[in-house]
Amino acid sequence: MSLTLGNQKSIKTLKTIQHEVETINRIALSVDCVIFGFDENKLKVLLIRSDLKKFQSKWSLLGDLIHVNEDLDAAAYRILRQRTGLKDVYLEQVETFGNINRHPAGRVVTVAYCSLINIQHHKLNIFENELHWHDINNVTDLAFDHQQIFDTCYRRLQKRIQEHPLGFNLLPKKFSLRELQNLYEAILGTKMDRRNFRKKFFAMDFLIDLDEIEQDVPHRPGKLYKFNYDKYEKKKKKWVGIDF
Amino acid sequence: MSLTLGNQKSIKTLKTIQHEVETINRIALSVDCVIFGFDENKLKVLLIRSDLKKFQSKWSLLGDLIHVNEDLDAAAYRILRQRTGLKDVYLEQVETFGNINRHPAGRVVTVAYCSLINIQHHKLNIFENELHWHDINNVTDLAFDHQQIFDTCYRRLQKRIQEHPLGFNLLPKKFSLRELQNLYEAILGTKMDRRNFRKKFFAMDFLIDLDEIEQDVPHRPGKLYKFNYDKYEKKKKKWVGIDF
DNA sequence: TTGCTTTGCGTAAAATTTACACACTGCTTA
DNA sequence: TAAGCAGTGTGTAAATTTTACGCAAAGCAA
Repeated sequence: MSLTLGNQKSIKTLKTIQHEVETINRIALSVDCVIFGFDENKLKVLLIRSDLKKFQSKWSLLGDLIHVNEDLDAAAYRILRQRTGLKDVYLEQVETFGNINRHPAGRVVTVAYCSLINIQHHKLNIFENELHWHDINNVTDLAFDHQQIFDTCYRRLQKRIQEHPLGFNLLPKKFSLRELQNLYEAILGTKMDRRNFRKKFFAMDFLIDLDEIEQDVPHRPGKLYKFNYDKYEKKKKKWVGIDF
Repeated sequence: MSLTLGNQKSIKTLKTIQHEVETINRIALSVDCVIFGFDENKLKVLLIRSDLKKFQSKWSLLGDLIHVNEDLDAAAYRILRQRTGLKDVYLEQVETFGNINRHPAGRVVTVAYCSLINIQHHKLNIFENELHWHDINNVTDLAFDHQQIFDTCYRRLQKRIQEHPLGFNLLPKKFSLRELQNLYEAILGTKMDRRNFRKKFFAMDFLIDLDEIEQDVPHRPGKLYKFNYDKYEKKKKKWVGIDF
């Protein structure tokens, strides 16, 4: 097998590339945010009613075009800020979707970002903006290819939350172990043994006992904890172990 | 905290979007491939001498601009084919890099893809194309932001190979357990116990004993195996387990 | 034939995960 | 005010998985 095929011609001068970059090969680029929240023991995702006639009755992710002179991550933060007013939140790039006909307005390649926010921190005027927190188990038939994007981000979240302390971004700063377990059960769609869950987290030793207890619960209140990010950063395990 | 900020104005009509897509917000998009190979018990990456004066003495990843009417994945396969002549190889999108000044020719956002190929399958005329297989531990100071892209892809490979049977793409179809272990040790940069490694893989039960033995080795030859992809697809585990 | 290297197959101890029990606290209400 | 209820807090024993090694046998080289 030979490598020469097509190789020489694919080496270009700076001038050629500049020409291509400036004229013929330009594509619109967007960011779409999958914004997860947690409320009433349910994992939610923030959707907006599509403003395009073609998808009139459908919900879609929050997105916008990237500006030409804007860093990719900066665009994601801008869009999240514009849509929710939030800064300083967890935001992570997930995947880029670039099928030719994915957008009715023409060729638009979109970079999906995933965000986890504490739903208590923004009781926002949802309805007048046609925004809605959807139960994760009830998200179907989104506009564009947003269903595929959402599914990808949700699977990624399920995976990442088991290996990294992302979940705490969805909880209040002070939380009970029960709330933490409800969060994991909601995201992973499973039930776990309460005693083993507790044992697991205590063994990791990243929870700080605040010596406070829950208020206004109709039963024995549980202790409140916060996550020790500093300790986590120092001690986090290096992943070694073959398993599939 | 309010959501109204900037929200209304960010809702656009199809016409507005079409205008933006067609004119003002267009950006050049490229694909860069991090092509891994395995040879002489070393993990290698395929690099090309940069053709741009600015990076004259530096090595860079293999990449090219995406065409306007070309699916993203299709572009990645095209570029891989143009550079190596290979089709039907493992290819996976890793991450998109979009800092404003990452490319000297102007604004170019690049989507990084990772490829694993069997280095035996293409003894290609490397030198005349200024291509070179670099030892993974000797990759520094690449052109553009390619060092960052490479590092990201390498870390991703290290993670993925532990959870999915990707490694077999780097080996011959028939391989010995020793070769398999050498591969894992090279990628993960660790030493493993030979007996436990063997036990681990036999327990997974995805290896097919070919009843053949190695040839031309200067010691007792080992048995040869191939990977049972069908069985893997049926039995692969669903990942549940909190650990960080 | 001997020595060398590497394969192939064990087993015992250590660590982790799983399954499950029971007392206690605080609220509710009869 | 006492009994019932719901959920918290703490174990412990069994099962499973991981780790750390030992040793015989195969094939090559001298």
